[in-house]
Amino acid sequence: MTQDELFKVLVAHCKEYGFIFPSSEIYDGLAAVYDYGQNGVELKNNIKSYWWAAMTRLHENIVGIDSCVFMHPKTWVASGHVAAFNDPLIDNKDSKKRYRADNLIEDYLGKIEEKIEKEVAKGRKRFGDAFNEEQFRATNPNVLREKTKYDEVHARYLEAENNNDLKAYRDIIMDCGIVCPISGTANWTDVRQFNLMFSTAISNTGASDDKIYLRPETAQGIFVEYLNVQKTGRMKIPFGIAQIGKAFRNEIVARQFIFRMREFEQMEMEFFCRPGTEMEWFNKWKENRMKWHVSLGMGAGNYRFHDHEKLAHYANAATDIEFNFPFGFKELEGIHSRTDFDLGNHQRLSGKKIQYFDPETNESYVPYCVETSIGVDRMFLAVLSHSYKMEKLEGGDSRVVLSIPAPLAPVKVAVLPLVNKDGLPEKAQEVMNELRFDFRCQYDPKDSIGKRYRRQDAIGTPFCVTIDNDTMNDNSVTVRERDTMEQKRVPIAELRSIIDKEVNMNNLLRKL
RNA sequence: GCGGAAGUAGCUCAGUUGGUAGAGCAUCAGCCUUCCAAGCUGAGGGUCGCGAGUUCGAACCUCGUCUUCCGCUCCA
Repeated sequence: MTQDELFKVLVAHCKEYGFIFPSSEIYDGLAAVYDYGQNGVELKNNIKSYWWAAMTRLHENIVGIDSCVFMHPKTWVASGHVAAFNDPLIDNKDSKKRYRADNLIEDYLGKIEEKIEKEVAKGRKRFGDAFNEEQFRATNPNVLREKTKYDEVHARYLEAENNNDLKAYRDIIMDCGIVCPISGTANWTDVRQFNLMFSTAISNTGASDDKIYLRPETAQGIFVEYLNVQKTGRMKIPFGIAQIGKAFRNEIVARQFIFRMREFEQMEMEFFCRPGTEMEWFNKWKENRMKWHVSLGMGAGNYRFHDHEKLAHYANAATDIEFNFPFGFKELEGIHSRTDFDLGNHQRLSGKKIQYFDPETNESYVPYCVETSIGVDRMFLAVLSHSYKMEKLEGGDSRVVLSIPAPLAPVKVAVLPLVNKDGLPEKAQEVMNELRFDFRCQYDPKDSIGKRYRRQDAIGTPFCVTIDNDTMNDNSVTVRERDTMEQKRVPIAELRSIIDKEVNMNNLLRKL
């Protein structure tokens, strides 16, 4: 099976076994929006618990918050999202290629500059030592012609940019005869605005200044609450604030199942430190986060770092932890050194002093920040795609098994009466009633025992406990293990500790 | 958003030149009782993605539309 086919089969499996459904499917679905089903929500919650525990319980100096999706509009001015993510886009109808309208015009202006430089170079060659560049630029008719053209277009461009005038962008492109580099034609669509942020209005007056955005990242909630947490929690630098929550991005193209959704969930931690120490923390968190991933036992070789060469507007260092998804190594988590960009901008725009007095250095400063940011849904996909296996068994049989790391599995144990008589179902219920306080259990009396094992394999249940006639006499049961399919006879009294040893998340946490 | 392909039961699919919608698995009820899927009996479930058009008649032909997959484009 190719990776591509595997991915399709995985998507089908997710639906068939209640992990992930396309949103609003009875109405034909909603593009790039997915719902988590009865098993999916358990796995997702377990992923979140493991992260939350690793961050907040294992680090005395990291606390959590839960901030809102709605935030003051100025937040997104401070963060740079308003300026950076309002792209005017235009399509060429012949080549079907899409461009940023402002980039096309800038390229065009760049070419005029090149022409001017060529003229100047010519003059330099011609006049040699006697060449006076200033005078040449001021008097050469070719240079002047190009310069006039440049100034005219540049002025129009600046005006269009200032007014965010989409029609003006297009007029410039048409007037200047700017063509598509691929098709060579000027058969352009209108310029359209693509804002990565969703917006809504918070009051019912409909006035445009009531517009608020759905947060495109949870991080800003942390920055905006920085002062409150630092003061009320008596936090001393270095310290961190963690948050899990929904974020929304109006992706132009959202594809690849839950890898890129318009509504998604992030687990972010912002670690505040003294300026100058950020690279040290950046490296520590790189190491720490990789350890967290590898602790799940999905193979260290399936992860790699990908350092960013081109840095975002806020970062002075950035790396991705990439996972080997069915469609290749792709970003799973980002670790960024965000400097004092965010807190500094919030300080500036809010007029509130966001500074930390460091008793060790007797200095006040805006803390620097190292961020770890992982997508819950991507983590979910990583776990599921790695766990999905089609196995050939002896005798030509096959099975589909999800080898989900046991602490993350949606159901920990299935309790199965071998037959539906002789008091076995009642006994099974009794066992269930004991185990259910520690583990998520499932009771299944229907169909042959083999079929029931396969059903549990398909949702990744680590243990099946079978009640048979001997159980009625000696209180022992058969425990069948998911991955090895091995069975052993154990007393009911020992069940709890046997299962707990494998599924308890604390065992993973201890390794961190 | 553009181009290509696809959409029939929960899943995988069949459905002849246009003539009242099928199978296997799954589900449910009952019987059977057996430690690695497919024993027996019965039942439920689809206005064939949606909307128009052509036709006496459309799952099938035409157009539109929605969704999904692949490629392009974008991705703090």
